[in-house]
Amino acid sequence: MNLKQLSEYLNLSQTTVSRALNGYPEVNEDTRTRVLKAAHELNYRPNTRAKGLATGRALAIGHVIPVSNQHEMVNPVFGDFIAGAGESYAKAGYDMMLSLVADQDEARAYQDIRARGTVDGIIVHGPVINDVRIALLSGIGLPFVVHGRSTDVNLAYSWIDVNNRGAFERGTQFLIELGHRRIALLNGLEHMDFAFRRRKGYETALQNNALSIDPDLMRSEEMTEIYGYRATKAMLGYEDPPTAIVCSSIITAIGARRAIHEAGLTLARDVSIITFDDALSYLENGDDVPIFTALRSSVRYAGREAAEMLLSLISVPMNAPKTRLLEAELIIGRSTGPAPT
Amino acid sequence: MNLKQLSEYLNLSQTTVSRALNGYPEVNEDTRTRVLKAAHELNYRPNTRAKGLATGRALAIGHVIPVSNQHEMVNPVFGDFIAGAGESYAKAGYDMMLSLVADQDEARAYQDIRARGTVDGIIVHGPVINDVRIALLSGIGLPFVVHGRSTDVNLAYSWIDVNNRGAFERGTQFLIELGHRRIALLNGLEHMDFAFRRRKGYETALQNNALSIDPDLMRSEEMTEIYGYRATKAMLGYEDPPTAIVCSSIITAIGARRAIHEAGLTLARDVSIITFDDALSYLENGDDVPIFTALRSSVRYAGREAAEMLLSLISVPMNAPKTRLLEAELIIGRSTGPAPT
DNA sequence: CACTGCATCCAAAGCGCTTTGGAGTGATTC
DNA sequence: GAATCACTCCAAAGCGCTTTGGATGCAGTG
Repeated sequence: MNLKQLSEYLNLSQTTVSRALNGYPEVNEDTRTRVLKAAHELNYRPNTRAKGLATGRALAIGHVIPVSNQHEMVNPVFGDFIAGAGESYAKAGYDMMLSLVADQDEARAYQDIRARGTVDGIIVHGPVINDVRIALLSGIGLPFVVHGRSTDVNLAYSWIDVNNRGAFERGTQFLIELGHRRIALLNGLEHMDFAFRRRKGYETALQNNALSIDPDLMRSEEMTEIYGYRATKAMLGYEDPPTAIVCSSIITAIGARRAIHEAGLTLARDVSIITFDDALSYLENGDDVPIFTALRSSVRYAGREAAEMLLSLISVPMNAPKTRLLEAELIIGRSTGPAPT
Repeated sequence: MNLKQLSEYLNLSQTTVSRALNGYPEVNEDTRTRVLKAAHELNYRPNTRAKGLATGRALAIGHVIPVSNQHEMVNPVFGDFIAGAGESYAKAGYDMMLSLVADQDEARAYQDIRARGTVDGIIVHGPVINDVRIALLSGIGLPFVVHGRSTDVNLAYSWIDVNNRGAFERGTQFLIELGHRRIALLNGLEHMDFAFRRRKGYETALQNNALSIDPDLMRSEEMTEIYGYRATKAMLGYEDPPTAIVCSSIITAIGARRAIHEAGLTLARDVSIITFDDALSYLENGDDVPIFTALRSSVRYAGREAAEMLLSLISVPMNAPKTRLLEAELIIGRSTGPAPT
């Protein structure tokens, strides 16, 4: 069932049927209802490709996920972010397109996306420090919103981010106020912008309290469980081990907890953990009393907002870049306690 | 840069340029190389929508993720599955399209997808017992591959699945051979086909060994960490608590482990855990020695295979349905030991 | 009554590509 | 020397939609 068939069935021109369906004024209300009724009954759906060709709009948003060769893993927060974004797209009638792009040929990939015209805009995932994609996309002229920011990029661009620096400063400060002096940081990969900012926040808190920054207490890796376990195990073996750990991911925190248990130590009493918590749906941080004291910010919410930001950017093309900084809340759970004496 | 401009630049017809680019024989090799060179230099990419309109193929695959209202969470294995599928698509030049579909209006959603013509085929996620989508899609005539199977559906359809029943029978048998008699099952939601099969496998092993099936030892919920924790905590409070637990997800197993620790018990010595392990990239089950004894099958691999299955189904339309049953391997880790006496 | 203006409708062009049905050329065959 | 053939190339139609630029009919106006 296509437009032509539908219009023949209705004894109307394609023009009129098209206008009736798309809500244009130059069509009699009676005919419009007649058209809508027939379209519904005959289960007519306009062909997306044809519509896109004619209008120049794709009614789709692209999500580009960089996949590096060394660590080709999909970030665990990705699923929740997508779920959030998907809600917004569904409401607006947009499709969601995923591309996994090897990070060595990103430039080509974005050119491709643009030239092939499959999407009206894209969400940029996993920005790194001084991310070249931002200049690239600005040049290409394809609307985009970055999930996160990119330090050292001086262009104006749209982004939605969590206040990573503020959150980690606050979390570290919280531990310091509990009397901790040896505080470790299990960070994500620090060429990633979010991780870089988190370290800055951590360092700021230490400096504000005249505590020294010890490179032996700082790790930076892909945020897996096993990483949390290994790093914690190693550090607990130090002569002067940390009494508290700041984690960049709840998964890493789980690994850290495992190492603490295995060492025969007790969480909160012997070693405290504070972690960033993306509020992943399948890794809920406890219920009434959180398992981990955490800096929480829902990545699903961020996805929803990012999508809406992009859609509004697309609908009003010459709009100035939009930005949005989300604050993470500090929630007290059962993984922190005063420093052991 | 479109075909017309490119052909004018080359002083050739669009026909010839198109043929040169698409590898048709009726074009001189010299002109072909000339065309390819120019296309490369001028960064020409055919417009996907136009190409799709002309060929009737979308060069895209749809992934439909059911989102129920009660538990609107994205399955954590989804990210890895997608990553695997994405690899196959990228190689074949296909795009990947995601749709989140509320499960009450699935029928419409699939009709929509078909009529709008945005994809050439779809991957069906999260099949339930007697899943109506299979009949629906067969009727619609859109190629599809199911990730999993659907018990009670008598149509022939393409699927890729893990031998869930066999895996859980084997895992349970393994525990029985270690001397365990009180074995709990922390399953996923049992209207989901995979969970239903897993329970069957678990029950079969018990029956084969003349052990009774105790409903108090069987739980069925969304496979979160907190679920594993709560269920385990509750069961450890029984007069006759389980000495071993079979988990449907490593995340749930982590929750179970937390409850075991909290009860002052030791994993493997006091309580054993065996879990299904989808080999998620960010939840690696240890390294040389796995944390959990597990039934392992890479969901990422499944994604890659599912995608290839679908692509071959599309390229040879009248192909008979393909099926593929993956076996999970039993890997021995540090979470199981002989039953305490 | 001729004219204007509004409300409805339509034919046809165009979006960027593929593909059908030739057309032109030179070489080969008898 | 005419006929045949393989090799290259092209013009134009068509995919299913939107949108421009009218055409038509009818009420209102002076």
